[in-house]
Amino acid sequence: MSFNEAFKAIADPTRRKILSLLRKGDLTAGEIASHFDMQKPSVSHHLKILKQADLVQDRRDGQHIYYSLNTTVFQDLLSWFYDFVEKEGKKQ
Amino acid sequence: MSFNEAFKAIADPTRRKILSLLRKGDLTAGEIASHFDMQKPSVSHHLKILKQADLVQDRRDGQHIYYSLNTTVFQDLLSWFYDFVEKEGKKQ
DNA sequence: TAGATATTTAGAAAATCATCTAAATACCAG
DNA sequence: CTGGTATTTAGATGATTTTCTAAATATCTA
Repeated sequence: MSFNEAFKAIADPTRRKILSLLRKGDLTAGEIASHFDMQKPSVSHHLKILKQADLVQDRRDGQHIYYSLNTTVFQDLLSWFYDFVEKEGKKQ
Repeated sequence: MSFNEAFKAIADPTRRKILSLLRKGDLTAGEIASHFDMQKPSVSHHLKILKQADLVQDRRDGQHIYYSLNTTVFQDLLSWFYDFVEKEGKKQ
């Protein structure tokens, strides 16, 4: 069900940058927001979309909310692309 | 430059279905349109977006215009996803 | 409990996108 | 050249998306 949601989530450059940031380690919402020229509520909105697409997970630690990558959906998306590249010419 | 364009192109389910259809072989614009509950100009619009993203190529053959996959951009997209799955835990 | 910090939710405005109909372009056959 | 088929372009409309500000919620510390 979240296959389409994931593709839509990844279509936005801000969200792709968030995912790239999280590749180096978990970050709080505030730390993520500090990388963008954008108000915090806007970044929060992007995080919500990534979460709904199951591309990230969040956990609260006191006042902070930490975000981390969830790579299981990436596996599915990777497979989708792999089929185009791999099965080239095989017509099946 | 067309990296972002490609992600946006792929975000739409109609366009992903077009790409899947083309995996089995080249098709004319009309053949592609026949798979959708949508007017031909709408499908033509989707084809234009896929073409601008370099995900498909077109060639005219008489009255028909044939569309075919261009897998080189898929390679780039595949790599992007691969980095998330592969380098998991390596933090670099 | 009161004040400070971190984050999200709500609601509005502007931009972008998907779709439609009507018209234009390109090519073929007679 | 004329009529027919294939496809795209133009322009409009409604839906979705991104961003903003203001307000709400959650947690910490004194």
